[in-house]
Amino acid sequence: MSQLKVYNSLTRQKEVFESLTPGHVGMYVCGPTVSGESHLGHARPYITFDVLYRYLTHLGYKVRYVRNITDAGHFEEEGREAEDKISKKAVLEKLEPMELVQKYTNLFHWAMEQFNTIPPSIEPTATGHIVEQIGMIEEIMKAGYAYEKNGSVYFDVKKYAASHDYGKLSGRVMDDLLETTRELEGQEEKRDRADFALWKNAAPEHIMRWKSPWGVGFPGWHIECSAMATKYLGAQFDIHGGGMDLQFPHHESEIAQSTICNHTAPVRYWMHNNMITINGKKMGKSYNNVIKLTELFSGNHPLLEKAFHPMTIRFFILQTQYRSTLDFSNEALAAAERGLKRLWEAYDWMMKYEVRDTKYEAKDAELDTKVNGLIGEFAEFMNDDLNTAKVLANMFELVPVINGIKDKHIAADVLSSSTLALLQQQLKLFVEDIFGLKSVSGAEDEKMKAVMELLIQIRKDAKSKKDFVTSDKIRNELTAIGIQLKDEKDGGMSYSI
RNA sequence: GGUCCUGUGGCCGAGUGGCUAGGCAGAGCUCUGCAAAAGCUCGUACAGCGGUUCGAAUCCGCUCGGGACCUCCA
Repeated sequence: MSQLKVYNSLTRQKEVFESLTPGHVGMYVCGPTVSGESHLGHARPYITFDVLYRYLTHLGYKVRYVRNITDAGHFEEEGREAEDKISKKAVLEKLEPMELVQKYTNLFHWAMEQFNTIPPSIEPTATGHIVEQIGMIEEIMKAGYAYEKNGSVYFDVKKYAASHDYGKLSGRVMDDLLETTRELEGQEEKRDRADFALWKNAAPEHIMRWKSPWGVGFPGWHIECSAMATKYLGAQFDIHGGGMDLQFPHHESEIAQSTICNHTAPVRYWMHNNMITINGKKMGKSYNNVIKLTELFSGNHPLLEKAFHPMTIRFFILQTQYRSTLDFSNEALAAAERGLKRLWEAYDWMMKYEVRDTKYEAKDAELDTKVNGLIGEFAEFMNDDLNTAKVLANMFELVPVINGIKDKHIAADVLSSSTLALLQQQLKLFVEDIFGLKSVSGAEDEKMKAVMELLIQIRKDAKSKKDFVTSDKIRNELTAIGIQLKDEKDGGMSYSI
């Protein structure tokens, strides 16, 4: 059995994963800013790290998974009037800031549930940890790496860089940073252009504001993650995840803050998922090309030809290794939808299949070996930096075998009883427990099932009497409703909704 | 401008220098009252040019194209 290897952004290579505390893993993932609705791009990290969370759990680790909710706004746009994102929108929508926060937090949780992601162990909010953030800033000031100016506090990047490698994570060179940082207004308070805010003085129009040793204000963008990660995972923890676009400056700054405050590098393995693109361009507010999750699920968006089920999205995301960009298109999603359907139907049938009690050997040793090999590679591929795409490819190679048994192209005993049992057990493990896939057709109730059975019975009767008018009518009408009826090889009928 | 990533068949996407990725779409066949589904078979793709090598999609160089970050951002 191979060991789990993950790509560490810090070292730019795959490394064997070893947890700091045997048997335990501390994992922090940057959560959503709840000043608006989540879009397709946001789905990727939460699904990616959900799979990692599930996989680590499967490997036997007790994982503490912390994912924050950013509910204290930051700057709408630096350079303009420093304005709190949430308070600005709140005025527009005539809502209390916390009402807005609650609304979008609820919506986020709903979407995550649709995706069948497991809720994190702790989901701390920024507003609930102002005290910790202020405490951390005080520590940094005490250490001499931050300075106060007009009620705001800035991190002294130049000083930090003199003894630490600022830019290590994002591959940036300090001199370049000093030269290439954009010329922005309202920066004159900073000693240096590369410095970033730990605490910002609040203008009178700010609704969200807290008292601090430096006056009334609000925390800087990067400090919340450092403070909350430290509180719940310790000065040093195993995994920090997030989108690639957060690498700089967010994560780089997190490292700097935490290192000064806690006297140790905070994170052992930095993991970054790549972007979802649309027509080759990153999906993002600034590009005006976002498809919100609610729009995706309802199909209500000019770019969408139809609605897509959350499981289709989940599957779509898993079909690509998380460090590659993933390009959105209707065609690609439709392909994912059909692929998932085929996989799921074979999977579903396999789960219901009853392996004979008596043990027997494989009639076709070659196929038996092949199947065992494909199953064995599930873990191999996952251990290779979560290559879910390759795991799925193997599953698809198993589909014809399963369907062959189902349709009796292949005799069931070509595979040994132990292989069949392993197939069931490992498919269950990877498809449901680790990949978190579930049935697309919602839970059908008993009454519906009974009605379908009745229709199937009537159709069978009609068919046996060669009354094809009736049998076709039943099938066609059901098709029109959206229920697909299929005649099986064994004379039975199945349906999918 | 700086730093970095990337370019695979109609579309999406794996690919550790030599062995069929896989999915979707398409074609043919089998099964079938018909249909759908399913099974079998098929396309021989790696931006271009040059180099290294017995051998390159995979390494190196150049050219062209796309993208990310440097500013809020998953």
